Amino acid sequence: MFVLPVCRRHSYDGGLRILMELNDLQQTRYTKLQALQEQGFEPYPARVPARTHTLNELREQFVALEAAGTVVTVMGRIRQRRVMGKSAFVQLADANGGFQAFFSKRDIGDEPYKRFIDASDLGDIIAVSGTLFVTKMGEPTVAVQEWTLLSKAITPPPDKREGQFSDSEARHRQRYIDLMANPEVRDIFRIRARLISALRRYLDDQGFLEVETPVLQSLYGGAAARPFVTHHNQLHQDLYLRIATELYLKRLIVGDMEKVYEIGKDFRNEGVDRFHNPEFTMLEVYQAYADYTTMMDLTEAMVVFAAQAVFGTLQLDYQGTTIDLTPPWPRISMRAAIQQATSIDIAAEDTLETLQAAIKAANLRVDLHPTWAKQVDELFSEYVEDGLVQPTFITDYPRALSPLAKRKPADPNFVERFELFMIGSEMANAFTELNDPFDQEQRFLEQGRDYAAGDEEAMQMDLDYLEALKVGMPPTGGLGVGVDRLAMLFTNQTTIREVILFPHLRKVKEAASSAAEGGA
RNA sequence: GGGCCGGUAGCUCAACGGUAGAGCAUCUGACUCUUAAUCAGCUGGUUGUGGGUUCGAAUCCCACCCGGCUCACCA
Repeated sequence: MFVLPVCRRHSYDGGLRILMELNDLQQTRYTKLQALQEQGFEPYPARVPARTHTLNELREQFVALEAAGTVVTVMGRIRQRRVMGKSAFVQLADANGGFQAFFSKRDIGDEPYKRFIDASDLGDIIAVSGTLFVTKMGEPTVAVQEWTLLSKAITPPPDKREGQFSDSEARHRQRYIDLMANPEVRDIFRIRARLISALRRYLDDQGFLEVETPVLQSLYGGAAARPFVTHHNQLHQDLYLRIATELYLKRLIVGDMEKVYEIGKDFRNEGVDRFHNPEFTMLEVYQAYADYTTMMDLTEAMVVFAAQAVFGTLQLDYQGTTIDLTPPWPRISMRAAIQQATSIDIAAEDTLETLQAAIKAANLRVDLHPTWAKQVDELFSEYVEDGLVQPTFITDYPRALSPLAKRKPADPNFVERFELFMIGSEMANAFTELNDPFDQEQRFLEQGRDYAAGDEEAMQMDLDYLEALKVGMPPTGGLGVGVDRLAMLFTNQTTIREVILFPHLRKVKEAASSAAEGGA
């Protein structure tokens, strides 16, 4: 038994509702709400009756609860309502499941029954108490003895049938309706949460320390990207939203923390497509006394751990293709990968002129770029990347593309770096971190020349970071993982928007202003 | 930024130059074992916005807004 306090509440009128225009359907529900208030019932009560079970627990424990005649109290949203005169069946839904409730006039009394029929609507959130039984059609059901409105829904749900809310713009702008109407969307974010939890657990178990570094930075760095700019009023100072956590995490390595990681948002002021959202979740990991081969092993083991933890298998279905995560994953140098795909040997064609001549001779259709390194990158993107569906490490990148990575001892034009590719997309990026402050200074200067030449993504000189390196950073392996992209693989989604709860969308303009702009 | 496709009732969609419709939801009525309940009846629209062409525009044209795919940019 539960009794909810009833309060006589203020009127909603008096100009307070001026901003919330109600359409016909909403007005109908608002009228019902007012009728309830007039009868002394609170449509948005402060107190909730004690919930004895979730709807899934009701299903799991049904036999015992029914046999014992236990009175249960459950709550949920009304998803379906079938009224047949003096009785009604109602389908309730909560976070993880659904259950049927049976209202009969004889059981709950004339007045509460009439109140339910008159005042409740699809989408309302209610609590019901009663015992359990099985209907003639075999459906486990609560025989309601009492019911209480917990929250009146003014806006009707899209459609009582699942999956009928499919307009992708509406789904992302009104994610709350999407989550309510499309249970598989909830599943996507459950899997995403379990994935992130597994990554964290793996790193914690390996002795890494989770840390937090600044999002607001006076100097951005750690990646090739354009930043978002913001401003601190009191300090009269422009600040950047971070594009990477790298340079701060390596300062911690200098500080002898040895094994650290951070999971957080990075922000890049760039185009938006199915693999890029302006803000995205990045995992970065740094380990002292290690190099990029250590990070390759770690990446492989961590993703394998996550797949086992989330799915219990290493074979993931992605858009009809089985992605096999069974280690070891192939490790191919960028030189070999390009040679295999185009028969051009970038080690032999080691100047821009000879490389472009080779491209011309091979009749390859790629854009021409101003530097050798960018031309190599272009070749790779155009002829190799899309084909990397199964997990593959591509190793050893041109130096100029990687100003924070250590040179390969045998060939100073290449650095000790790898990227992990799956489903045709970059998933992770790692290198043997450059800890030589003098070489790092040279690389920053090199970037500065690129910036002056018009490369807006070139890195800025970071003198404070150089100061840190002068204190001495141990040999270190560093790794960055695109968590959203990994989530795309784990949830079998083709766009990053589907694995981000509130992906970036343009602001909806007022009709009047858009008309004014249109006419201007 | 370019190309292509789209925006019509609360939701999902028709109508493609001649009165803007259906299913579900809503509303009214019937119904005490339904489960996409059923039956009967009634509602519901500035067709994204603003112009233009036309006797007549959701439909054709132009501009703009929002979205999707794609290319480019970009890791």
